[in-house]
Formats: sequence, structure tokens, C-alpha cells
Amino acid sequence: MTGKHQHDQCINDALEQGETICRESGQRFTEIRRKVLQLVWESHKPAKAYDILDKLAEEETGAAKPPTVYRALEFLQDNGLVHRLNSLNAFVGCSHPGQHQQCYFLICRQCGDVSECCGSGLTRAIEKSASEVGFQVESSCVEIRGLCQDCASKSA
Amino acid sequence: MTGKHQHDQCINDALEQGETICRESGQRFTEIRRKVLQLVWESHKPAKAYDILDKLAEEETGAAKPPTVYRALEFLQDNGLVHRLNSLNAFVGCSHPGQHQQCYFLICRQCGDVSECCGSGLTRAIEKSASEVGFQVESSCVEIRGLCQDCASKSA
DNA sequence: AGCAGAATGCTATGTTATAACATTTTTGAG
DNA sequence: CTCAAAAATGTTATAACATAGCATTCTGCT
Repeated sequence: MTGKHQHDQCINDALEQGETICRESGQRFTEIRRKVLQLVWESHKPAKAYDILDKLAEEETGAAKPPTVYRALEFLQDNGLVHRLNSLNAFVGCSHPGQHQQCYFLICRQCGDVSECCGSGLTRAIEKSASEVGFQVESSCVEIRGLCQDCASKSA
Repeated sequence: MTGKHQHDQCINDALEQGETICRESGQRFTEIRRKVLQLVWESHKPAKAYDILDKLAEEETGAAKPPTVYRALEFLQDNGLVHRLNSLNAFVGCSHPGQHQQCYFLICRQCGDVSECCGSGLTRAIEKSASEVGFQVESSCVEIRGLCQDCASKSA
């Protein structure tokens, strides 16, 4: 996820998945939504809403306004194409849209890359802990900070 | 945590712990810090910075300004007396300051109460998941939404 | 063409948070 | 006690993040 990879492929995959998901659910994958998804996927680093806004402004004649971006982001979130990182007020592309129940994020404090994980172990641990105090889990937000493998090995 | 309880006791405990922690670490538990901690502890619901600000304004002659509140909150966080909930942009009192490694929060969507848990099971699950991809955990933020026991039984 | 609903544009404003510098308070050294 | 350094607070301004509400445009359908 964080290592060297042909990142264009990530972007293309993401756009195609957006296309597919919208087609299948009868929603429209409009230019703005496509563009915003592409910008979110420019890297594996979280994208801030206003940075996306600025990038849109560079490319478009009429500069986009905040609601435009936030609406697109909301749509993408609703359709599982991006996730919001609460601890950073930022967004990352979902690496396997349409197929997860619950996931969590590993955020590298060094390089800033975020990777998404979906092992069921953590989900089960959360359910278990919560049920011990009679709490019914509906959703959870798990954001983990630390050093990714690449950065750990470089700084070692 | 969420049931009926003599909440004054929670507040008093929290203030005393603030006192103690500051004394032991050679820091000052000033009036503002004390007051903000008290306001955070008014209930088990998360407190927003600007609400605290408003409450301070009601009681003080000279209305406090945002930096005053944010500074106090930062101090309290640094000393483990309050936690910030990223998913809500809000703060809750720490229910056992000075003695935890890592904790997570159960946030009831019905009554809004938040309770703090520190079982090691979840921490271990996080460590384990992260280590599978070579990620070194430094800190984590876990916020779980759902229904607390009280609300679940009422709505049942 | 004409309509309904979805999407976008746009203005304004609400909410959350911090930078930068002035002033006051506290503490400890002499 | 007094002064200087450090800590805390005050103050102003503004940055950063987000949404409400209404106008306009686009799309698909009949």
C-alpha cells in the first residue's frame, strides 16, 4: 500500500469502481464527483477539502465553491468510495469499495500515507469489549497513528 | 457510568485529581483550568469548546476568548484530565486520569453519554492487526457509536 | 416541448481553532 | 524585598473547516 507502486493504476481502479457502483445503484457519476474522487486519489495521503477546492480552481474556469466539494465528498462517502479521517479532517479513497463492513486506518506520522485495513479481529474485539458493558455497536471510527513499515525501516 | 449516579461526586473527584496531578508534576491548577475542567465534567456528554466559552461568559465579568478555553483544554489533555473526541469535535473528562495507556470511547447516539473503556483486549487487537503489516502503533483513536445499555433497554 | 427530480451554483454565514503579540502573575535567586 | 525570568492569561485578528438556503441548470421521461 505504501511502497512504490504504479499509482495511476490506483486512480484508474478507483474511478472505474466509482463508475460501476453508481451504475449499479442508479446514481450519476458526474464530472465533479469523478474529478473529486480523482483528486482524493492523487496519493495515499489524506486530502483536505479546501486543497481539493484549490486544485479544482486551478483547472476550472469558474472556481468551485466549498459546498460543491463537500457535496461531492458526501456523495462519495455515502457510496463507500472515500472515507473521512476524523482525526485529520481529511479524506482518503476507499481501497475496496462496496465490500467492507468495518475498517480502520493506519496513519503514518512520518510520510503521511494512510492505509486501510479490514481484518475482522479488531471488529470482533470492539464488539466484545462493548458488549461487556451492554453497549450495542452501530459504527466505529478507528484511526491509528504510528510509523509505517517503510518509514520504520528507513529511520532504523 | 451512564446510569443514575451522584454526579457531583464525579465532578469533585475530577477536580481533586486535577489538583493532585498538577501538584505532583509541579504544574499549576489555575482557576481557569479548574473551571474548564468543571464545565467539561458537568455531564457525561461531550462538551464543545464554544459551549464552555459561553458558560464561562455567563459567570465571568470579562468574557473569555477562544484561546483561553483552548489553552485550558490543551493543558488538561496534556495532563490526561480530558480527552478529545475527534468524531464530535468535543471533549469529555477522563474517568481515571494518570493510569491508562490507551482507551476507547462508547458514544450513545440516543442520550449522548460517552463512557471510557480501557480493556487491554482492544489494545492488543490493534497492535496485532497493525503488526501484520509492519506498522508500529504510537497512539490510536477509537470512537464507537451505538446504543448504551440504558437507551437500548428503554427503546426495546 | 414540458415536466419532475437530481445536481450544481452561489451567497452568506456558522463553527472550530490558532497565530502573534501584549500584559499580568508567579516564582525563585540574590 | 526586589528584580528578572518564566508561566499563564488577555486580546486581536484571522485561519481552517463546514453547511444552510435558495436560484439555476441539467437529465431523463412522457
